[in-house]
Amino acid sequence: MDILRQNILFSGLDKTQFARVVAGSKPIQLKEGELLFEQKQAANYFYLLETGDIKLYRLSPDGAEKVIELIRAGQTFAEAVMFMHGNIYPVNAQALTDSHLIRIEMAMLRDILEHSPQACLKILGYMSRRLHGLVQEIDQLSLQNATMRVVHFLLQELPAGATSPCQLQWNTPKIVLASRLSVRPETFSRILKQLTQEHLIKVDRKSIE
Amino acid sequence: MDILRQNILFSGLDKTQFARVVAGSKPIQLKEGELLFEQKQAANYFYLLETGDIKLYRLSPDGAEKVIELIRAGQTFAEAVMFMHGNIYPVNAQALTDSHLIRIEMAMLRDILEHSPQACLKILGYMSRRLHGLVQEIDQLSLQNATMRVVHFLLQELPAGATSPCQLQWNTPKIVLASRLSVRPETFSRILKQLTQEHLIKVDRKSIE
DNA sequence: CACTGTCATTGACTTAAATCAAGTTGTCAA
DNA sequence: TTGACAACTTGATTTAAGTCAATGACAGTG
Repeated sequence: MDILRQNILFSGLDKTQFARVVAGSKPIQLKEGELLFEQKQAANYFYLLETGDIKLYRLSPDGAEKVIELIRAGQTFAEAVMFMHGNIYPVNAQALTDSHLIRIEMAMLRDILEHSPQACLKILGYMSRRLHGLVQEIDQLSLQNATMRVVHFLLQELPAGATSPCQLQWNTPKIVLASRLSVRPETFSRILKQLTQEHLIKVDRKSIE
Repeated sequence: MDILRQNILFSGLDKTQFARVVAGSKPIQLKEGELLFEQKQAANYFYLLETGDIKLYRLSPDGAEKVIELIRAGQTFAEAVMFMHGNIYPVNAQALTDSHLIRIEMAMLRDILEHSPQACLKILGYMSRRLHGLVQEIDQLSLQNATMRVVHFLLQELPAGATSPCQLQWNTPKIVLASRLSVRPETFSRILKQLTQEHLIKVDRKSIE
């Protein structure tokens, strides 16, 4: 339950409150490719990902798929739904690899928050940061070309204190990364190639910078 | 102060709390074209727009401008900054027309929220909706073409109970709308023309559907 | 009124990225 | 080993939207 305790969402809670969260949560296993929930489905739970990878994506009317977010171990997702009226998931969630998650009851946490302004404010801070992140995302999409987006993404994926030559790894297929970046897989491939021969990176199922 | 009272942000406050907000707020006037605040500037206030129009936009390194949001009378903006650590504005705000606003102290509202879980939850709901809106925005940018975006935007601008043929008006220059939609003004013009002759709308500084 | 400047429209042209269509390469299973 | 399937790469072609440039339509000002 350490992973729960560390999560920002719960950082404002006291011991009793946190105990309630733990009591109301339940581990979930997903196999690769399994759907956790779907767009427009009624939402009663949100999730914390312990291990594995989840993608959140939306489908356009004609079936095209756009990955909104890639969830990594330690992240929560679908929490924002908790505070909305409609209470339906705005995205689909699918496991990219076998995954372990913790399922948390929205109603219960809501209840707790009603008695804990500190926790509320913490969450507000967290939401603001997400908001800001999305705004950045939007301006990347609209005023940056594909290459810039890829470079930016790579830089953002670097761990905090990274020295110049440094490795990144993905176990997710490139096609998912491409979708995350709103780029066709072919284009993504070409961009990586270009960056490679130009100078900046080397690729071998991972990139070096 | 009615306009304040109606705002969702304050709907969870009791009389005393609201009185504090009123006391800590201050009217502001802006002339057309005037800057209210800039990207990266320290943020101590957020705003409620009484009359006029404000655009929130970001600048890319090479000076290109992308309008993130158009603020209309009655809306608040920059409130999300209040809950972030950095406390700097992530966008620029400029008046499109002469505008009246109310300036509200972030610190003061924060203080109040610390004692009012109800108000916090209300705001959380509001922020969730914004979050969801941005997610929608992103998927429009990445899986819809320019025409679809324009149509979608027009539909969204319709007032709630609108019958088939109905009028919309803007006093903002088309160039701003185009930026909001991440489309060049020329393209925007062409799209409107196309929609007009195709069937769906008529234009005369306003559109009819 | 003519002169300026801003906004909008239109046409010709260019370009970045999508699409289409083969090929690779690698992995797993029979 | 072979075949089958998936992920990935590569090239050729198309296309939506951007760029550049000229023109038109007003609104405001001296």
